[in-house]
Formats: sequence, structure tokens, C-alpha cells
Amino acid sequence: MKGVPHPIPETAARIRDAAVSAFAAGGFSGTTVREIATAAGVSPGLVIHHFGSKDKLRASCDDFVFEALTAMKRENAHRSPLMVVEMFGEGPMRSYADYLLKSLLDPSEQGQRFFDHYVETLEQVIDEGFAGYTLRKAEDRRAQSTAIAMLALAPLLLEPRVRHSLGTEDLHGSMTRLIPYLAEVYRHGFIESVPGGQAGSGARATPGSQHDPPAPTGTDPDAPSTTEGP
Amino acid sequence: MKGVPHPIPETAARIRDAAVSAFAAGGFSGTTVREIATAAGVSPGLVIHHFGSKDKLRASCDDFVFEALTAMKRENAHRSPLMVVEMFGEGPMRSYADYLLKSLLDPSEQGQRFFDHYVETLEQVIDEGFAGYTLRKAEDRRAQSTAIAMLALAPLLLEPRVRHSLGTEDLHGSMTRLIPYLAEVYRHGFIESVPGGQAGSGARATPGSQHDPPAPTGTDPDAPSTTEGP
DNA sequence: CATCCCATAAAACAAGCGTTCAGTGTTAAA
DNA sequence: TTTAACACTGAACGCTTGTTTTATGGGATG
Repeated sequence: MKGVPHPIPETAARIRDAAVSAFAAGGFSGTTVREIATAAGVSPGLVIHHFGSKDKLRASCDDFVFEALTAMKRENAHRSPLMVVEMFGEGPMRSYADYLLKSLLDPSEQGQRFFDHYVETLEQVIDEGFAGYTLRKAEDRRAQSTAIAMLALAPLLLEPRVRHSLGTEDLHGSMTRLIPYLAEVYRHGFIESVPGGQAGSGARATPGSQHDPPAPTGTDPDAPSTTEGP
Repeated sequence: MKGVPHPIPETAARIRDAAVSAFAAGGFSGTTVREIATAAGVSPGLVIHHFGSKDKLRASCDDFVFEALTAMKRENAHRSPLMVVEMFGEGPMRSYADYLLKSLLDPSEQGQRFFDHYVETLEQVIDEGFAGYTLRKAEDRRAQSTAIAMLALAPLLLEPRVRHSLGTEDLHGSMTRLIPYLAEVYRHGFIESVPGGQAGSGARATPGSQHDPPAPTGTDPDAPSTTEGP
């Protein structure tokens, strides 16, 4: 183990980069070692030679992407703590985003780490606000930040499906069209009135105690339709 | 082609049911024909004999699940048009939900069909309301319903990841804990105040015209942090 | 009874996978 | 110069995959 000048030999880094892109595009099991080797311009054997196995290669990619993103987050700390999701425009960071989304949806340890980290970050934002914005504070802060985390990640997860119904062709196009309405929901919700009263008013009914869980088996916008409502 | 008494031979139906469950659990490429055959109690060759190929088997499953769900939706039309997501408690319908979620995330045609269908249903609910609930109406109705569809599907997509940070063990447990806060967001949003003013008030700022898309490349709660705000 | 059909099983097949192995050439210390 | 270490290739191995082929046995039909 030398100093730290070459944490990874140059070729190994090229293989790892190719692997990140390939995994981001096709998922882990959907990507073959041979594809990665070809993309990196090396032989399949060399991939194993440097990383031991496909699984260990994936572990290296996991660590690399996670570190790259947290580093970027540190640098842009003044812009937004939720920034992880923001700067995925066109740069090389874009495949890192796709990579994380893929691991978010398969049962990988790294995906769980990322989600947990995201929830914690959101919890902090709820407590302290950010850049002049303040968020409502609920009793069960963990559940609240978890719920918001899910809603915040949804657009990235489902953007590919959105293109068909919106006629957009890339992330940028879809988001330009959607953001006004996402922002509207984040600020005011989308339910205007419930059977017994109004919703849009300033009545911040903090849930958690006087709230009955609307539907034991329910899930979504269905929630309002099943119970509650005086 | 006989009348319609036996649209599918009994054994083929058993294979298809086993395939739906297996695909729902492990995804399409993560499930082998041999696994399906074993689960159905038949030989691998018979699976191909009845369906032609793994891909055609998948197509059969797609059609079957979609029809089963729309049929169920028709029967429960009086409960909620978004019901698709609600009755996935423990019954046999549960694997249909997982099946659809899986196809929602891989580039399958059926997943797209389902998403589009969901968006259309939501568009109608926005127009007509449901069971006494009314939703805000925005100019770009399609974009609005698409945005809401994404947010509504997120909890099901990410529920497995939620278990770790919430300590829950199944969909029911997670949702019981989350629904109050999801409902809160659906009704009032989660942003309490923006740098220049308030958000929780009844000021329904319908976006689309006087709204500037907060961030061209942005996506999420980041949106508020990048632009806008006087 | 003979014959065809078809559901079914068992085995074999070709392709692709991750991985291993036996080298080759270069580099650098001894 | 010899030796050892290293990055690297190309072929091959063993295994799993989806699929095909061959064979069997029961039901209907002639």
C-alpha cells in the first residue's frame, strides 16, 4: 500500500467507470462482465483480475458513486441539502444518479444506505429549514421525513414513463413541464376540499394523534376515500 | 378455437399463475423458466410447449394481470377510481400489484400502458372529483395528473426501502405509519413558508403561467432552493 | 382394435454467463 | 543478466439459461 497517489491503477479506474455507466444503464444483473470489458477496452479476464468478481466490482462501484455524490453534496452545501437530486443535468454525474436509482430499486445494501441517508438529510431540513424555506413539523418526524423522501424521489424513478404521456424526450423536458405542479403540491397539496370541510386553508392539522389511519390496507390518494372526513 | 369455455387449459393456467407470482417476486429477467416450472409442478419443456417462449409467457401474464385489475376496478368502482392501489392487502391481488410495479420500472410496454391508464384515471378524478373530495384544477391538466400519479405511486415503489428506517416489517405496517403524513402532504403540502411569503394559506397559486419553472435541471424539493422566492 | 392427437416428461442442445488458467510481454529490482 | 512481479490477453471450463428434441402414455376417433 503506497501513499495515496494511485488509490486505483489507471486501467482499473477505467473499468470501474465503464461499469458504473453500464450498471446505470442496464442494472446489475442486466449487465455482463464482457460488456463492461468491451466498453473499457480490455479483456473480460482483466476485469476479474482487478476486482476479484463481478460482485466485488459492484461493491467498488457502489462506494465510488456514493463518495462522489456526497463529495459533490459537500461542495454544493450552500445550494441545497437535497441537492443530490438536483445537479443531474447532463454531466458525468448523470449516470451516478441513474446508478443510485437502480440500486434504490433492487435489494442492494448500498441503495438502502442511500435512502436512509436521504431520509436523515430531510429530517434535518424539516428541523432547521433551508434557505428561508420552512417545512411543517409533525410529531413523528421520522415518518414525516420518510414520506417526503418517497415523494421527492418519485419523479426521478418514474420520469421514463412520463415521457409517453407528456410527449417529452428527456429528463430536462419532463421536469420543466412537471416542476410547477410538483411545487404546487409541495406547497399546498392537491386536495381542495374533503367531504366535510376545506383543505386548502391555513389549518395545519398536524396528524399523528387526532388522525385516524384512514385505511389499514390502503395506500395513496385512496386514503381520503376510505375513512375520515367528519 | 372452441367456444370460450376453456380459454386456457387448466395446466397452462397453473403455469401462468406461477409465472405471475414469480415475476412479481423476482422480476422478469430474474426469474427462470425452470423456477416457474417447478412452482407449477411441471417440466420446463411444458412451459415452452404451452406458451411458445418465455417472452410470450410474459405477454400472457401482462394481459392477465391487467385484465384482472381492471375487472376488479370495475367491480369496486363505487369505492375509488384510484382503487387499483388500495386493495392490495393480502389476497391474491397482492402479487398482481407487485407484478405491475415491476413492469412499471422495466421498459415493458405493459408497464407503460398501466401508467398511462393511471394518469387518465387521475385526470378524470381531477375534473369530476370523487366521493365528495375535490382536487385543485390546473391549466396543464395532463402535467398535473402526471405529477400526482408519480407521487401516488411512489409509496408502493419505495415501501421496501422504508422498512429499515421505520422498523416496520410489511406493507401494512409501513403504510399505517406513513398514511397520516402522506395525507397531510396531499391536503396541505409540506412547505410551510417560502423566503418571501407564506405557503399554507388559501392562496391557490395555480401554476403554469405566472410561475417560473424553478430550476431547469432541478427536480424535487430542490426546486424551491434554486430560484424563485422574491 | 388401430390410429391419431396431444399433454407431458426427460434428456439433450446451443448460447451465454462468470470465472479460471496458462501464457506473453514489460518493468524493475538483484 | 537473471529473476520476480505485474498488467494483460485469449482460450477454455463449468454452469445456467431458454429452447428443442425424443419418447411415452392416455383419450378420442375411425
